[in-house]
Amino acid sequence: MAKAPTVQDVARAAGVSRQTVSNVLNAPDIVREPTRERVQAAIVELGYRPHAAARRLRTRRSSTIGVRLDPYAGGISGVVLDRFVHALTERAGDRGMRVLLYAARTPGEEIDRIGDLVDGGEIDAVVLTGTSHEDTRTAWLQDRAVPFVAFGRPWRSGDGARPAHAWADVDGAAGTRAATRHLLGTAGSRIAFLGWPTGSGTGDDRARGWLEAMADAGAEGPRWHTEESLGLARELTAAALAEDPGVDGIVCVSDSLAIGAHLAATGLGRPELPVVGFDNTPAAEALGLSSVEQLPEQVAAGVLDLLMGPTGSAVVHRSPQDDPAYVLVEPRLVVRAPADPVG
Amino acid sequence: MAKAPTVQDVARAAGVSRQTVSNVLNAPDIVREPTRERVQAAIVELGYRPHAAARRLRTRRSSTIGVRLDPYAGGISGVVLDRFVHALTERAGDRGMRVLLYAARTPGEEIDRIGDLVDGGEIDAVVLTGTSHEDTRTAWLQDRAVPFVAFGRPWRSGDGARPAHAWADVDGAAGTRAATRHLLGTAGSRIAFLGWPTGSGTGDDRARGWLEAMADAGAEGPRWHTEESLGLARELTAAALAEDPGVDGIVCVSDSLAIGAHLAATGLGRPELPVVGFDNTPAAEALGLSSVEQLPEQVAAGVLDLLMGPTGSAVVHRSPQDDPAYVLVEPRLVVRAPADPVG
DNA sequence: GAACCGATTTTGAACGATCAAATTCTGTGC
DNA sequence: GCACAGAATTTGATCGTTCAAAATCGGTTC
Repeated sequence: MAKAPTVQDVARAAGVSRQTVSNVLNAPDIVREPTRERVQAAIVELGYRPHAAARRLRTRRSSTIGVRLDPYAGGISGVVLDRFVHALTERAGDRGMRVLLYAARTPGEEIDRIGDLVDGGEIDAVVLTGTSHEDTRTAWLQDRAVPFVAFGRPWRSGDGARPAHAWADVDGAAGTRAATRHLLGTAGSRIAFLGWPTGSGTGDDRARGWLEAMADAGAEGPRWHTEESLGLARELTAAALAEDPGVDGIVCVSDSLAIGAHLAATGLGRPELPVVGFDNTPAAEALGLSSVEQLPEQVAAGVLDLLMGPTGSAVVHRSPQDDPAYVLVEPRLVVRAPADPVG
Repeated sequence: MAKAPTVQDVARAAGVSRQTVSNVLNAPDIVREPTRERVQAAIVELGYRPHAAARRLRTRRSSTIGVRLDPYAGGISGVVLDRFVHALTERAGDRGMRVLLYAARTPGEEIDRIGDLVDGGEIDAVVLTGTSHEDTRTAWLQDRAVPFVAFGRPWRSGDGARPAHAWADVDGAAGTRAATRHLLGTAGSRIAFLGWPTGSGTGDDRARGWLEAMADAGAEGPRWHTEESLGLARELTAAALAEDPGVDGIVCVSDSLAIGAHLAATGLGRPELPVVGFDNTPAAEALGLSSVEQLPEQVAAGVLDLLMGPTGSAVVHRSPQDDPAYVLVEPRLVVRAPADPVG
């Protein structure tokens, strides 16, 4: 296996200088047609590939984005994060960018990691996942002027001391609003909401969609809360439905809770009670439950636009006084008829 | 923000030469104690971080491993792959390695991607996921002498023309064997197996564990097959159980099928019929089903050992005539009692 | 005290690309 | 035919690190 060819080799083969080869690669429009063709032929013939490290060293750009792969769902469910990272990798590749993973157990550790990677010139930007109230990471990144975009809204307590940062997220309220309207139009007016305990940004956002749709329609329905647990959801729903049999449908904050609710309804002899979940997981599909599907692919596209501009091929530094840019993706309601009941 | 310090700056601050600083970083043992301390102090004081690109350029090593993140489960289920990639990132980091993602829709495209990354000096090695019969990727990697390890066995058709490659995998047969023995010991002797259609390496491997355990015990039980679908599993199991009510327990090739089987049994008024799944997904946990848990963290550790040796901090090139090294991780049976029935 | 050896440290060169500035073309106007 | 402007191309320097070889240091030996 011969040594890999360099710009110099290509230049020699094409009878031009190093820099012209470089220009053909990076600014083709300033090279005259015949020259460009000769160089391109030489590139193909020699099988030349630019050496990334040399380019990085000279340009001080790594064309790489860092992402932390969550070990456990931290606000963003496993499948959603998976699809997001995959889409991000794919679209980043189309724009000449790479995605580098890093691991961290705590926000502090994550900051250390990012510091290493940024100072070492390994990444140009970061995509944060699972943002929370008073996130220490965002402040640090802003102070260090590291370009970043968060997947998830800044659930800030409205102090406004810090300038907002760029983010992309799924419009949870729009999802539950659509789900609620669907049930109002097809099942009846008494639609319940089964959510997480208040306080989580994501959960409250989804609850809001139900609230608004109910208010718009002048309808009323009970609101139940429980932890993210199929078993708990089942017990809670069974009790609540027994007490309040007039419920015509249930909008749930997640598929797990929806499955719990569905099992409870089935157990009470009401397998046809419409239940809508959130995330459109394979389990919901298998049981024939309707669900709100997030579209992480679109979030990924939004993240890249925020990071690189609508068409750019390099990370853009945005100044703090820029408008807080964001992208809010509207999810899609997947309507299904429940499979034949168990009991 | 001042320019980042270089080895030169550190050298000046510590009153030594560039190379000595480099030695402190890469071969501390050849530097005299007092000198080393002085240099280390200067590193800390200046907040020096080596510039990765420069190092890569000089050493021709990127200390980076490429991994393709599957969009959909291709033989390896989503959660398992997730945990695997996460563990890989974490352990690679401990060894001074990074994990770079790449996207590809087809094996051919994947080969192109890997070619770009390897020739560009962006990655030193590749971890393949979802290997299949007659995998075109492995041959290409071997020809190009790109170090790689597969997560998943080479399900080769025994031609032996190609030297085997390194791989790490979960011992599916051991998992179903344990599950079968558990049911034989606690439920009865007529244990059924619910698997995928024969022909998939993974599925056949898991079936083998059941077969062997049954043969060892001199027991007999029916063997059913269906696609990976909860709904199909439920229908099939319902029909089969109605016809063959003597079944004492069911070992399943996946959690989805196990849940289908459990729902079928519950529907027939036998909610307590022991069913064991595979993958230990949250759904199985929620329903209180026993399941075989893969340990992708151990697979990740095995992959790194195969790639870098038991303690090394750089990728080791192995020659084709080396023994085909592999790591087979024994999964763990998680025993649960089913939650109270639905019907 | 000179010669010598191994351990430690320093110096010069190189990795392969792009930037910035200098140079050479090309075509136009008079 | 000559000066000139803009386009196209080339040249020299540089990014920050490590390799390879040369130089220096410290301690023994005779």
